[in-house]
Amino acid sequence: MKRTKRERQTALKESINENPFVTDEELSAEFDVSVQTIRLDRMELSIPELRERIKHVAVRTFEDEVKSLPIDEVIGEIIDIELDEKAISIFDVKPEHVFQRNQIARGHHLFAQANSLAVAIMNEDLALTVKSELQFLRPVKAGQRIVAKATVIDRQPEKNRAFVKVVSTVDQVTVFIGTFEMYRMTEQSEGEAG
Amino acid sequence: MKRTKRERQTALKESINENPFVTDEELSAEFDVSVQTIRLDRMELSIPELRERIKHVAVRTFEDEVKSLPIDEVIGEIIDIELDEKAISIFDVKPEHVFQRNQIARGHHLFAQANSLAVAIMNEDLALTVKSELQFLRPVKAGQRIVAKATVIDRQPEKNRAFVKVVSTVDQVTVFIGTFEMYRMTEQSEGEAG
DNA sequence: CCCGCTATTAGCACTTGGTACTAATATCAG
DNA sequence: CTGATATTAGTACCAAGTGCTAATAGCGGG
Repeated sequence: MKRTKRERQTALKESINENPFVTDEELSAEFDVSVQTIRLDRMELSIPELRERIKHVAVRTFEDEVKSLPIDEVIGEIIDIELDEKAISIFDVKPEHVFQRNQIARGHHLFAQANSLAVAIMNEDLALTVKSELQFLRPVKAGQRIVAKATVIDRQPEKNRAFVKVVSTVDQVTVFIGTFEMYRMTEQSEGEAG
Repeated sequence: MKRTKRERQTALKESINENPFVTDEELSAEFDVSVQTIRLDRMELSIPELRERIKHVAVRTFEDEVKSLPIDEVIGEIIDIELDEKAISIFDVKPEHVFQRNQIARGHHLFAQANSLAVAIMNEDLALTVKSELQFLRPVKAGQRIVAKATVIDRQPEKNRAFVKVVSTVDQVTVFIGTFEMYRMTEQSEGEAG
């Protein structure tokens, strides 16, 4: 026997959250109350009906699928670029980018933003990373916005190489520094993997 | 006027595939036939009804989400691990991991595999990357399997530091080498971001 | 021109998982 | 005991179907 209405509604919310595919009837059995009570509860909590819940999940997926491909091409959003000179991108850290335990952004996302900016700054169709040195200076948490600034610091055209330095900040505080040795592909595919 | 039944059914299949959220009524308008005809078509093509279609999309997401969290937690699949000593993971490069133009894997995926392996090898709940040096030696293409081997090469317990070297190979050929300076978090959250 | 065949359309009963609403009953507090 | 709140019951109705039967349309052959 569940006690109060409040308790039941809290549990109900959780239960539906955990499994949006549950019907009112199943819930009524779970909480040992009538279907009508479940419905009243859902109304008070403004939880939509089963089919609407499923639809929302489905729509979300569907949109995610459509969106995720282009987003993957450049990690973060480039807001300014001067080819072969400098470039800036921003990246908003969301819950899916952090470790569950401590909410700290996983390193590869910082790297990904910096590396794709380094690729983008190269005034060439195909640029690959050859070497890289990274410093993770401060943890970044979900909700923060990372601003990455890339600068070409050296050019070696005869060797098809360029050196790019990327400094990432959150609220003007430097959180990451990376240097990238980039290779300009001409017609071959030798050199590296990134 | 659409011509044959065959043509209509082909178009129908495509239309539903593109937008699973369409009702029979909307389809009947689109193809200028009766709702019943649409239903007969769906039966012949064994296309389930709207609500079932939506459910499938939703279930897929849901399962993906449940799966993707652990998957995201470690990039690649760990196949062997001796904490504080060495670890091995594999990562299958899929089309979504490569540049469209040249099919070469983007650097941050190689980094992500190596970095998460370095995090995993640390015999501690919370480990963060402080510094890193990377060499991308050869391009990796879609369809290839990257085997990453991580080894702890130095320990500095007094400074909460450990140094991990990761060598990634494809068919026994080294494609990537990375060294990671790792920080063991005790109770603070200072140090870095990955 | 009618026969046979497929394709299409129509109509009805029924299903799920609800909403919206009304009304009765239970429970508990003052 | 009275009132307020909570719960249950019951009805009509809806969307988007399934399942089934039956009527009709169109066309090709003989």
